[in-house]
Amino acid sequence: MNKYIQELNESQKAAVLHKEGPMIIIAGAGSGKTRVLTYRIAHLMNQNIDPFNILALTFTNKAAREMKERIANVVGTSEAKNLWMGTFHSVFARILRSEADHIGFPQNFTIYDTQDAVRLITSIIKEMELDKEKYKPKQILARISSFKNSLITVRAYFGNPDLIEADKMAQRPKVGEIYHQYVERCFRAGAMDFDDLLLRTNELLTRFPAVLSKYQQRFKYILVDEYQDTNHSQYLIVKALADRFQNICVVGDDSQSIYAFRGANIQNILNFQRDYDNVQIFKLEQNYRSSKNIVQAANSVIEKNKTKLDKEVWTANDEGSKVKVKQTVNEVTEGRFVADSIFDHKMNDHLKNSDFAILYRTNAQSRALEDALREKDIDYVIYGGISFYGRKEIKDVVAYLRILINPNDEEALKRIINYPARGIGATTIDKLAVAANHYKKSIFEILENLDQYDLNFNSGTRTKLLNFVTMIQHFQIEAQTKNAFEVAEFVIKQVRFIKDLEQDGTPEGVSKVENVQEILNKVKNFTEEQKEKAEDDSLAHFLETAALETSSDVATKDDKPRVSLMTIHLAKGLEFPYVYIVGLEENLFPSAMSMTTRSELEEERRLFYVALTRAEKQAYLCHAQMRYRWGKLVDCEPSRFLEEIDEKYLENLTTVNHKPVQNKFINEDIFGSVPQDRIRFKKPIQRTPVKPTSAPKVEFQPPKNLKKVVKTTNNPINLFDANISVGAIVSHTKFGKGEVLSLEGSGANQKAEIRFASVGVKKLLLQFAKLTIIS
DNA sequence: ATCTGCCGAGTTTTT
DNA sequence: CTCGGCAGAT
Repeated sequence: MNKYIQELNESQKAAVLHKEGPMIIIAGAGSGKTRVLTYRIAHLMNQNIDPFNILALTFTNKAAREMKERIANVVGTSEAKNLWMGTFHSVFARILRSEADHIGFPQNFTIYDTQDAVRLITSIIKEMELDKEKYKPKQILARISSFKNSLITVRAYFGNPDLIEADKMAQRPKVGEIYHQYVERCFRAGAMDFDDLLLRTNELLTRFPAVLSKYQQRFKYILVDEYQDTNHSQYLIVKALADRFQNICVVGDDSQSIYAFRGANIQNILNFQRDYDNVQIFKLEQNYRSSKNIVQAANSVIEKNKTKLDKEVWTANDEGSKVKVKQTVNEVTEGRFVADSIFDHKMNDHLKNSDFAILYRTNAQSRALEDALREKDIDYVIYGGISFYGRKEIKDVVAYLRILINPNDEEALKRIINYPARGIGATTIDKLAVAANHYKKSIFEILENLDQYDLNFNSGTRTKLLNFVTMIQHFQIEAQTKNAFEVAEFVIKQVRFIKDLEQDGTPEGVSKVENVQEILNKVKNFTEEQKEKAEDDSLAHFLETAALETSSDVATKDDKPRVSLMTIHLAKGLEFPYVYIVGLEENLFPSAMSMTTRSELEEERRLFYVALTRAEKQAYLCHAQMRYRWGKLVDCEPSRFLEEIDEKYLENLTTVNHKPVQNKFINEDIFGSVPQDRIRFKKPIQRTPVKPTSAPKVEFQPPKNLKKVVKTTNNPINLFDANISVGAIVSHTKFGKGEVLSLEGSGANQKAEIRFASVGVKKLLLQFAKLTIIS
């Protein structure tokens, strides 16, 4: 028996050793799923199965890389090299490249990111002269995306009266037409969006039996990680490929399905046993990651979900300390609490920054945390958020590179045809776009043969356009002899990107220059690494990698240990000794957008479960009494998830009864001094009481009189919850002076009836009204 | 054609 | 608060 097998428990071992046929591994959080997957692959290879015949689909590129490394440790680097491992999107993008001609795409097709897709939809809506209030590009794209993920093609859409009817009812009868246009335009541009990578793969495998057969033959063993987060399109691809040999191994945890919003179908994992014959089921239920308190606290929450598979996660680990709950006044104090707590743990327990993670529901929450960490000089790294490739200056550089590879790429062309400014304005571009549509060509094709079309350009415009084309063609010729890095460098120099940015001299300009230099570095590193590995180092491949880079893939420049900040979605699959989950408030987590249906709420609950189970030793759950959202101060109620945790696993750090704050993290830092700004909390400013209404019954009820202590800003005055009383004279930014006639409601719902001299009596929600008190 | 500045709108999560 | 869109001036 091989050595690595001995490291496994009985159920893990069974899952690793099982050889042929369909199998599902239900892997509870922290149950050694990755270990099983890597050892299973290594074991297959030790059984003389050619790595060339193994396909492993992971959720992130990072997961793929790490797993590959671990496998290489067992079987050797050269052996592991032939394994095909990656995300659905990157694996099938590569397959599509080599098979592109079957479905009429150029080999160097572009991958449109979400921004490109939205822009394209926007122009289509404009061209069709539709009301963009009714047809919101983002929503339309979301709808198209859901069609694609369910394999509803344009033709299928028009053959389905229910869908057409639904869009009519939603006052959007033209959705089908937009969809049609969108697909057309992508096709003409030689571009695929993220969903196309899966949809077109399905097309390829369905329409071309020989191709299907080729890949079935090749991928004799297929493994799919995070199966609970696959969508219908992915499901069908897997099913098609596995059909021949039925050696399909899926791994997942229904309790951690958190991507329904992008089409993930939890039914895929729930129904796996029905989809394949003679399915072997393996359950990994022992958690090796977390303390008893954490595991049981998490279990007590997830129990509230109705839709789930039968499994019982347990651990033999120590009891550990209880999950700590902390209430703070606002997001600033929340950040400070976290930073102070991390600081203390580091000092007392000799820990590194990398032992800590801060998890939140939305990216926007990171700012307050960053500020607090910086104040304490704690190094951190943010995952996700606005990605490097999402920045304007980077998109501009990349657009030039994209055009070289695929000149039909319309979105890239539109970005750069007049950047830097070369006198080609909106009217000119519109004319070109209209002509392109009319002749069913790409804009670049029109430009290349400008003389053949009668477009009424004056000679100045014509010259500018011809110069542009010549420039691009010149770049293309250079690209034939230069490697990716040299091309990028050449283009940036020619276009005088950096000079342009340097001229503006602002700090933003400086950072943009740095970013442009950074993209050059990236191309350089890519070229060198690929060359080392004797793999594809073309510019086209670089662009593909860039387009499919996941937000969790970002690497930091140095190897300083850093506190990790990320959304919970990105934290899936990761683990940290100390985890802070912040913003546990109603309408934030669970999100206000996901509280209408039971299934949405269950997904939020799974998300919370994921968050909690990231922690090994200690979890902190933080919530604030109020925070700025949309630039406005709003009252926050503690999240229902806090109440759902069985109390016996919790310790409340929040001081009640108005006693001075006792928690050591709050009250004293290690130097024994109490920062000034925190002393203020002990002397809350009294405010005239608003007419009490029945407060909702909540555990962790905040001590109300702490409110309104911290003024984070003094510009827009929101009177909500402030000193307003009947009879007061106020001034409104729009309506002018008025008198308060009556008040009703409280908190976020407090309304005032005000008589204005200009417009008469109005009822205003104080939360939003821009009022100042005059007397 | 381009630049500036204002207004208004919208912010969940991501390949 | 932060983008994006648009109107108006140059």
